[in-house]
Amino acid sequence: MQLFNTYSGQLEEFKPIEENKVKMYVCGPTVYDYAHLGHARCYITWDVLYRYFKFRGYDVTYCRNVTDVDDKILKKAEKEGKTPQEVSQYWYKQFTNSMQKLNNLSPDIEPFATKTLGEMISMVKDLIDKGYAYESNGDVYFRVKKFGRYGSLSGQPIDQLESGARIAVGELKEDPLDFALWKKDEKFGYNSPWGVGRPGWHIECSAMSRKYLGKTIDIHAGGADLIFPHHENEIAQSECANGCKFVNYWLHNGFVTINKEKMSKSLGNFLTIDDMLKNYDANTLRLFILTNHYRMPVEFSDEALSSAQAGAKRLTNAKQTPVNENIDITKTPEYKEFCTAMDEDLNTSKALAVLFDLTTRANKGEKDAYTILYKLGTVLGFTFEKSKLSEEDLINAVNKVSKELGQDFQSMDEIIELRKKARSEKNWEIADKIRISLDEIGIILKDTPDGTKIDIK
RNA sequence: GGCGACAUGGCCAAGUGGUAAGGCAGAAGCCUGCAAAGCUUUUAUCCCCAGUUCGAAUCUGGGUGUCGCCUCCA
Repeated sequence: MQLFNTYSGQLEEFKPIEENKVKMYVCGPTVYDYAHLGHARCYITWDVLYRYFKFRGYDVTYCRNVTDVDDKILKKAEKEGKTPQEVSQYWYKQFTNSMQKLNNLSPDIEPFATKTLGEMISMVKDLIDKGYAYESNGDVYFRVKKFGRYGSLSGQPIDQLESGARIAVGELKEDPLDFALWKKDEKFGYNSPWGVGRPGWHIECSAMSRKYLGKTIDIHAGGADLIFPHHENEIAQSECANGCKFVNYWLHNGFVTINKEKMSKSLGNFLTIDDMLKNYDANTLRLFILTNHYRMPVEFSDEALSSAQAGAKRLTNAKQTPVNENIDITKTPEYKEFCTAMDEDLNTSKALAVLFDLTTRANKGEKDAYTILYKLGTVLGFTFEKSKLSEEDLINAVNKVSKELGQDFQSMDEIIELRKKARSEKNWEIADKIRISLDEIGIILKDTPDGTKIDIK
């Protein structure tokens, strides 16, 4: 399997540290606000990588942290008169909800920054002891210039970085490039050898990754905006503290753009996952995202989304037959084609072509096509379960038709029975009235050789 | 200023040297009482210029355009 390693800037053959085992860490969210489409893309991408590793028989440990101590959380807490814990817990719940709705698998480990403080403090202490960090009036900073490889992930020449770096008021750094490992914070802080304070963002991931996955891991992934400075700083901290390589493969996903601009909270041009899910289902969002290669930018537009919606419908409308568990799909040519695509740095676009081909063949009645489609589609996180009408919608629908036909129906079955009768009597007026009435509220009646089927728009 | 990415039909998108996957939309046909869904058929020479080559969307050089990172950000 080939993966594009940001560190080398090249495609590399993936070789796990331990045979058949993968340790992957994905930078998780800072929980203080709604997750948006950009987050959806990131976490869907790495969810697919996780699923694919499992599918190929790897023993994967997927760790995705939760940053629950951060400036923005504190600000929000102050503004709303809540404790930081209340804020982060609320938004963590929202985040988890969104992830579930997107059909993302839960990570194996989901550590909270505030529960890993001990590891962070000992790492910072270690860095001070080794001369890579220094305390300054209750803050602790990392000496960037002591780490010779600084800048090699982002490809930034260190002198260039220097010209752009600034010292904020109140910071007591030896060098403008130095970054904080620990910040004095007497209001919301925690006890430490340097007084009351809280950890810097970068050290959180270094500490959590080491605690839960070990000093050297296979994969560290996240959005491309984390390359600098976040991941650059993680490398500096971890490699200086641990004295060994931190990550073998650095993977980064591209952005979701809107009007050709990066979608982000700071620009305020974001669409939340929850809002998106009001208009489009999870399969649609996934198809929208997986049609593009994960490193390329994806431009949001309603046109693109409705195109994805139609495509997702085609997939899930495939003629379903009972999934045959006895089939060893690894022996099929589709499996090979699918894996060849996915092995090319997750060429999901190509992999999707395999799915669409299987869809056509399933519709033509080819035996086992649906079973293969179902299994490969699941690797990309698609769901094939038909969504059912809720009890409430059903009652509303029956009431609506009753009203419009001036007849008191007790159930949908009764309505369909009447329509069947009307059709057999060539009473097209009644038959069409029923269908149109239901169509108006998103319920579609399909007359198939096996009788009338109910579908949701 | 430094670093990096991208430019393929109406839209989205794969393709990294041998004559353009797939999805959406459109058109025609089949099926259907009419629909819906489905099936079949159908629409491109790849931003511009120059070069390398028997041969380039794919390699090289030069343009043009778009975007990202260099500050919190998935």
